[in-house]
Amino acid sequence: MERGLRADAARNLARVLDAAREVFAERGSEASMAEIAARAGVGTATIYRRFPTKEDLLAALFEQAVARLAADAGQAAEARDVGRALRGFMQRAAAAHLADRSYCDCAETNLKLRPEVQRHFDELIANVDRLLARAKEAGEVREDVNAYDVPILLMGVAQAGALLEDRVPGAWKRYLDIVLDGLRPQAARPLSRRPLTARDVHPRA
Amino acid sequence: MERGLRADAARNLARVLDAAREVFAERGSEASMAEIAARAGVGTATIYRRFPTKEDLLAALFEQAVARLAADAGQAAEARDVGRALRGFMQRAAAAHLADRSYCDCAETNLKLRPEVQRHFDELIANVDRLLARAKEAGEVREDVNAYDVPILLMGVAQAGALLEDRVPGAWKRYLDIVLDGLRPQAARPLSRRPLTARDVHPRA
DNA sequence: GCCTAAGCGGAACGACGAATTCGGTTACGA
DNA sequence: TCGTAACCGAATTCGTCGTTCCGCTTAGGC
Repeated sequence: MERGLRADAARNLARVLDAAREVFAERGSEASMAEIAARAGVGTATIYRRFPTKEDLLAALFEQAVARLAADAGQAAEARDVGRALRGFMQRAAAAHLADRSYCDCAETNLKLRPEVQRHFDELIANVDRLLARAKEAGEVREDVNAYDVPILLMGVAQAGALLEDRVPGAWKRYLDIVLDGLRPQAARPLSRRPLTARDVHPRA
Repeated sequence: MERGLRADAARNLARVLDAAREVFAERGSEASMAEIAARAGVGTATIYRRFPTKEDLLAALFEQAVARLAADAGQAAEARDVGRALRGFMQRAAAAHLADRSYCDCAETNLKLRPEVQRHFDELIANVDRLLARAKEAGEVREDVNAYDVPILLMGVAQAGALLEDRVPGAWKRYLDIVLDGLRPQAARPLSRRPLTARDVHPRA
């Protein structure tokens, strides 16, 4: 895990991270530190030794999640069939958002201000940008959307799907399909707002 | 307001409802009863005299919000230009969701189980159904979506837009445009999940 | 105008969760 | 093997929030 950590400390750190990932995924970011500690089989102070606040723990897991997305987008950008790759990426991403209730919670907070999170987010945007560029070339995606739109749309699909997930599991796929059709050029009408830029997304305060 | 209420009590009830609407809209359903009482200029116990729990107060306001949506959908269903009416309805609805942070909070809870809320929700669905039927006839909307999809899509757009609202006000319109294009027949691919039915939406527990 | 009961408000209660502290314990280096 | 420093978990502190209690106020019928 980390250099210079005593053997038992490293083991406990791994347990805490695993437990936190599970508990936050199930209960959202409001889950209590006590529940995480119980699931990890440690005391609460053990968590606070590695993560000064609950927010730091959330940030560590959120960073991992964004990094996974970025890596997946990187793979998709290289795939042969770019249309299929885009759909596949968005399906996996939406499914990941739904499987982790804390993801959307974190995206709403200013955890995204943290440099380590921003770094992975920029990587995600860069990879999605390559993916979209190829998809536009192939005539699969309208010209007036850009990479910044994709994470927003994914969050929307995930949050809409979450409303139904307990009663109609997988209903989110229906709504992702509608959004994907909205991204195709065939039905495109001019969008009423200008595209987002890095300045809009990178919070300067 | 209500029969048999003393004049001052009726006045306070109105103040409480107004204050609660404002505070919940600004702060979400997590806002404290104390803040609502302060804004209304009453004591906390005054709220509890009319609404036994915070949930009851939220339910009363949520019911009003759903009723407003239903009425607006009813108007839209009668309009001449049905495509324009559909877009207008969804724009107003999304804007309303964004202006009231507690709306999405409530939609995620089982407040929708309450009969008075369900009644207005059913009315909303019926009106949207009429609106969609006419829009399909006019070739403005694909055949494989139904009225149950609309509130879900609106929630998704609102929640996606909320992520940006402070930095890029109105960004949600861009995402609603994409969703509206996805609802048009020109780019439609077969949806991967069956349409929702009343059984899916009406929670039986 | 008076009487009475409904209405009022603020203080108090209990539960809960984040964060901190402390005394006992355990792993590593010499 | 032993000393020490790092580590652990339970108990505690502190603040917040929903809800209730109780003594005071006041509206409104007679």
